[in-house]
Amino acid sequence: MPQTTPVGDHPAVAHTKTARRKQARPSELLAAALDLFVEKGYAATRAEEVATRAGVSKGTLFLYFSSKEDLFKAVVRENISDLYPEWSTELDNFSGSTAELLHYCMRAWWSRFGDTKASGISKLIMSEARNFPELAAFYQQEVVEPGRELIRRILQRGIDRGEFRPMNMQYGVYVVLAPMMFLVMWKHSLGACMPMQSRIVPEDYIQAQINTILHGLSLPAAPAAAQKGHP
Amino acid sequence: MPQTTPVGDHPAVAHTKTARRKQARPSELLAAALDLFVEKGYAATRAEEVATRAGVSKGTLFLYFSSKEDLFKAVVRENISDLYPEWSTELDNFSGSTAELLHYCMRAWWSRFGDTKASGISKLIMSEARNFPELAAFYQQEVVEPGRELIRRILQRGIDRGEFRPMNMQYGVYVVLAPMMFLVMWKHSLGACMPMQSRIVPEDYIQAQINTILHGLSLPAAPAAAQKGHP
Amino acid sequence: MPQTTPVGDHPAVAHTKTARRKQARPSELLAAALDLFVEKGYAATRAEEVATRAGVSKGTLFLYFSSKEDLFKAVVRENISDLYPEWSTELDNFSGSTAELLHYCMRAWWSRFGDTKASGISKLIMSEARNFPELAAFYQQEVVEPGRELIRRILQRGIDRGEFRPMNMQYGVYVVLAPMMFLVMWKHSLGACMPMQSRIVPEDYIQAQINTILHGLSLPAAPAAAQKGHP
Amino acid sequence: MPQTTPVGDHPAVAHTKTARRKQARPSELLAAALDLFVEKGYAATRAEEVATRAGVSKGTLFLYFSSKEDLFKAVVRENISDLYPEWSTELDNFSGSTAELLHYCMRAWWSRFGDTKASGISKLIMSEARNFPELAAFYQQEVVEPGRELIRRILQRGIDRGEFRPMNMQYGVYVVLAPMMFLVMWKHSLGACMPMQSRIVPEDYIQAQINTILHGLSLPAAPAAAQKGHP
DNA sequence: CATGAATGAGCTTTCATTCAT
DNA sequence: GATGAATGAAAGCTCATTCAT
Repeated sequence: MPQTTPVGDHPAVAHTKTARRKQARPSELLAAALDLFVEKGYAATRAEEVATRAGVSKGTLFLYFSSKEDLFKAVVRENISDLYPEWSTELDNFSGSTAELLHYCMRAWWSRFGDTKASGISKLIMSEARNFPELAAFYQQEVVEPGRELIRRILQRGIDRGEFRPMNMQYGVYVVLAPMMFLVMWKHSLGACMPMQSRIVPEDYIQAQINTILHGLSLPAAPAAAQKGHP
Repeated sequence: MPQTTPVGDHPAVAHTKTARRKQARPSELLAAALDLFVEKGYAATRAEEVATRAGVSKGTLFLYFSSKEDLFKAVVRENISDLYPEWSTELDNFSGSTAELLHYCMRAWWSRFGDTKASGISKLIMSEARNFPELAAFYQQEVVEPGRELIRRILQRGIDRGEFRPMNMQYGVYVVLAPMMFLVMWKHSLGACMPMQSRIVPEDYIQAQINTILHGLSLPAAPAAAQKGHP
Repeated sequence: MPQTTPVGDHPAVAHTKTARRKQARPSELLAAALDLFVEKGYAATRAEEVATRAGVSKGTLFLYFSSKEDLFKAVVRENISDLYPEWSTELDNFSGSTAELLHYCMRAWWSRFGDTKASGISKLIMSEARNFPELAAFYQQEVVEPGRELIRRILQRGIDRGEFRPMNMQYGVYVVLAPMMFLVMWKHSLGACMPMQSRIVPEDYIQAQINTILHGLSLPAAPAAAQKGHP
Repeated sequence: MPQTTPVGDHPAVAHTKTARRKQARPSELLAAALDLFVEKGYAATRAEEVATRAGVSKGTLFLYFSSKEDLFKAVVRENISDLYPEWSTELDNFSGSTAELLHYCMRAWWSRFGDTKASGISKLIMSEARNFPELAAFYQQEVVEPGRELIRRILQRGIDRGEFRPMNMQYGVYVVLAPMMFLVMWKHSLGACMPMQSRIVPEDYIQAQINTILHGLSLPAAPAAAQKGHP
């Protein structure tokens, strides 16, 4: 391959104005849709408003997404599902203790997802799952199951390495999942209504949760004295 | 205990059947609305269905509540019952270990609240907080804050009695609160859409959470091994 | 029953203005719908226009008919299906020859149906059956089958009384049906485009058809001479 | 027979492939449009589907036809082929009885026209006549009138040869025309929606019609019995 | 007070048509 | 010429809200 072809940041770089616009459309629409879905919920978001915010007409939206549901699914894939491969790789490559891994993951999860508009989608699903069972099923399959699988792998790693006690995985997963999901729900609902001074600082919240998840709240029982005697 | 109760706990007692019905109307409407809002959410609940379920006509609903929004607010306000005095007394009188107290409270909370229509209100508020910030603030003040105070008392009891390690109370509270709220949210959203066999069994979920909250997931560190008779 | 109750032309005469309107609505809507369906076809008739022509708003139409399809079915029932019981009775009570009966029926069919706006519905169905299979099935069941049954009864009467030759009923029915349906189709399509002098005069058309149906176009063959030698 | 044909039967012959394609475009479009209009009717045919089936883009369609209506008219005009000269010759050369001629013509008409895509055009025109009166008039003049003339000639032949009884020609023609047109309409509408077992078998249908057209449904009157050897 | 008939703005989706490239 | 991205007017249907009775 002589004369190195210039590196296009997209396959087949768009040369004309319309072509460039055409390439940009889907992500412009997805961005607008994410904003509005998070802001107003699924049912209350009007297709036309998404289009308008993306700077196109109502009809154009349906040129790229065959229905509102399809648009929503694309938003989920773009903003959530796509994060999983990276997580999976990191899990495989992590070399520290599982306690460290868990800590790392929870903080990374917050910065890459929870602290992001994307987390509004999770809140949306929890809010509207009942009314849109198809969306719920899709989310369950596309997001929840893979997410639980990742957590399961972390816990299994801990058990396999003799770091964690054996446990019922089904519920062990929720020990990690529940506090994280609560944080997201809280942020997108009541969290916004709390007086400033009592707001949750996510990093501190996560720290507290992980401490507990690892060691519990209890003080070591009687034999703890033995520990104190060690160097 | 006859006669002791004052003739009417409401001003203007209802003497005739029709008069009593008139008085009952709003609460019949509120009851129907509660059911439907919890079942379908705010947007998906139709005014006419509320009226029908309450046994009145659509027009009558708007005689008592000026709008759907007004009805919703009334439902929420009406149903944020004050369970706290009872909890508070029980806390004071409990004589077992704090671990036992915590366990007891979490299971009681589930049976008295989580497993009840009332938990639907919490889900509703989390879902609609963005659209009804005053309601969220109201709920925050009337329910969340007192609830956090109760948990704080439990934790403090544990610390004071040397059962729990010292901790930052602000976040310690969420260690207990988050898993419980997650359970409620899950039950009213994705949980309702999952295949039966993968559903959460609340009792098992709570058991797993409390185990972790008390002891963490980690195995006792190296010296602990010594306790078990190792060299 | 003393004091004869005045004979209301509707059950439960409407006393108030709104009640009277409410009673009239369905038939006003059906009349408007019949007009428009016949004039423009099924697909091209807009629900709102039906409502407007009936003097109500779009929403009101859907108060009485749950969908456009439902409206159409009601139009069919009101204008076509409802005619069958009368036909059936007349068939049973007719006392003349079957040739006379057939003649009578064809002319009556024209005056009661073919010459009426209702016949436009038959044309509509033939035009749009392909695109609305549900409507086609409904019409087939509600109109075509009962209609074929009536014709079958006439022909069977003729055979049973020794007036008609035995025949394959399945196709015998079309001998009567086809010319009548053609007349209706023609009237609602090309018939309107013919120069005046060559327009079909339905009565003459029917006369010619019935002559043929009864006796054919052929002159009696050779033995006809025998006939000529009678009286 | 090389060279004999003039170099091009169209002005401006297409010499290159692209030029030839350009010339072919309109007819490719017309062919695709014919298929779709026949299959789905005017309203239900989408411009884009026509273009796609013709292998061009939506925009190109509108380059050749200024509107869907324009396209429709072109399709109809293009496909009203003139089969009459052939029929006319056959009529002149037929040597059998007129009953045989009629039978032959009806069956030939079915195989050459009714059973062909061309009959879809007739159905289309009957269906859309109201919306396109000029087309209807055009069809009336180009197809219907000549067709009626042919039938008239057959009937007249029968009368002239003493085979058919004298009749009013104007309506006699419809005796032949109506059943055939009905068959075509039926095939393209309700016939397509019926369960297989109750479908019309065209050959049987035609047989039954011709029997009736020639001899009627009635049994020969009383004297006819004498012929059969009865007392 | 209570009713329920009536309204009409609003929603998602379709598709003939235009026009910059 | 040819393309296909973009448009926007409809269409069927819903439902909170009004108001004459």
